[in-house]
Amino acid sequence: MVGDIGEVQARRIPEATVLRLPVYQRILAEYLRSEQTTVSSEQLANLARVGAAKVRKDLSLLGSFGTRGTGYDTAFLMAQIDHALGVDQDWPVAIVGIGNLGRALANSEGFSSRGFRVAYCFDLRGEVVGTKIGGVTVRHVDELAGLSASERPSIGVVSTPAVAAQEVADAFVEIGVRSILNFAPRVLQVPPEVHLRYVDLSIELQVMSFFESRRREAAVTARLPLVGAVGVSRAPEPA
Amino acid sequence: MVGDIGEVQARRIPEATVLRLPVYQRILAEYLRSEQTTVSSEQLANLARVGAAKVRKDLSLLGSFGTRGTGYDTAFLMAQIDHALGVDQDWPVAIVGIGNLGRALANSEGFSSRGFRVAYCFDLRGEVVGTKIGGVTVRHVDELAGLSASERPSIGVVSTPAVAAQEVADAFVEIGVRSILNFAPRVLQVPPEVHLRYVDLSIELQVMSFFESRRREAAVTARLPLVGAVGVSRAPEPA
DNA sequence: TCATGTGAAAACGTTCACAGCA
DNA sequence: TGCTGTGAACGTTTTCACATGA
Repeated sequence: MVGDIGEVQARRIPEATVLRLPVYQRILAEYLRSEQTTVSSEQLANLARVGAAKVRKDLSLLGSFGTRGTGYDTAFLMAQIDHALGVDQDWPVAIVGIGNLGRALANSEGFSSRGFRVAYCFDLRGEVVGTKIGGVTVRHVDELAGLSASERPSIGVVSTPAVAAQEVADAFVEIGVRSILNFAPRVLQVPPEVHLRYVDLSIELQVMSFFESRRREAAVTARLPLVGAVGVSRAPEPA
Repeated sequence: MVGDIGEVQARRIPEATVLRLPVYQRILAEYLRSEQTTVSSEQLANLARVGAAKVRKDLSLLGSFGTRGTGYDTAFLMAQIDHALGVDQDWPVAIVGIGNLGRALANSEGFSSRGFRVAYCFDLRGEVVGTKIGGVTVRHVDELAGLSASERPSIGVVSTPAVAAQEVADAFVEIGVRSILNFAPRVLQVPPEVHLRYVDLSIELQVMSFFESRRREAAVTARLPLVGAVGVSRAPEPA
């Protein structure tokens, strides 16, 4: 009954799934490169480090693209995910802050492959403004505020030092950018309708740290019973 | 029958909470800088863009550190979160791949502030090996495999081009690193006990893209009833 | 009085187990 | 036969609402 034609599916995709889709995408790209035309939920699951059922649930939310007994068509599935993510549309990106990080981002393979386009690069240092980076000329950051609605980038990337980040975010908001990716280690204040994501080493390291120390503790408590001292009687963790 | 005798803490911290803690941490740092000694769950909630109840739940999992009617002591709460995350321990980090990205990571403010330490930098290009970066001399990547157990970094960072990423991950695993942060746009295969996180622009942009296109669709469907005809009739965007 | 801390309820996401189909 | 697609069970996370205590 779902099976209508032009009708758009409109099944709601949970955020948790959205966060996994790019990973599947990347795996599919790998399979495509090795000319494997078909892929199973279990293969995807192994590489994505999740359960096979989860993969099937995720993909079934986009539609029924698999073939029972066979798996999914690699290229077709990729196209479907691209579509679900909206990656088949044009998303001009502006990068503010062309230091090491900004340069890495602008040259990144994240752009070359898909529908993303480095539309603008901004900085404020005289020795950087005017230089070219991957075909785009770096402009002075003051010009950001002068962009008209038709020139407005869809996504704004902040890769400045922390002290400048809020100012840049304000400028993005001012010209109507509603998706901001912040690589600077600073909390930003933007209106509620603006989509904001933090990406940085400091956050990631802290998360890693938590799991590492949990592991340390586990190792300690798992060792205790072997000692036979004070108390406890914990079964040895079965690897 | 988890029984438990162990006494102290042992309240389980859900992963969802762990992912938010570094954000609270960052907000607290900001308040500390402005010498605000006390902070409420609502203040934290506003800046972290989550509900106040969620903040209180999260923090109450670490213990009862607040003062009713007043809020939390900024510095004390920071210390508690640091402890819960394990950030008050020593976590030597190795960075492999000293291009623009690696350089940005090594110099990043993520290290300066907390217990993380750039213990090693590796690359394979002659013009990079031997140079110093933030006090650490870049070594040839071949030396990575020669690190002894006592020299082993806790966290391995992969910031090479995609083609080299798997090889580097293998080397990390080989010497016993069990937490890998991958900034290269490539899916890595590592044993299940290794903690692996992907951080990269390509993934983030795809996620952003999804939310932007969802917004586009919402805008269209929300406008349709108002339009009543084929054409448009766009309300002036209220800045 | 004001903001925390927390049970209990609701929402959400994951896993299971198997029916359905190539 | 083999693998997808999916209801139903389960587990986790969020939200609510208010008792608690400074």
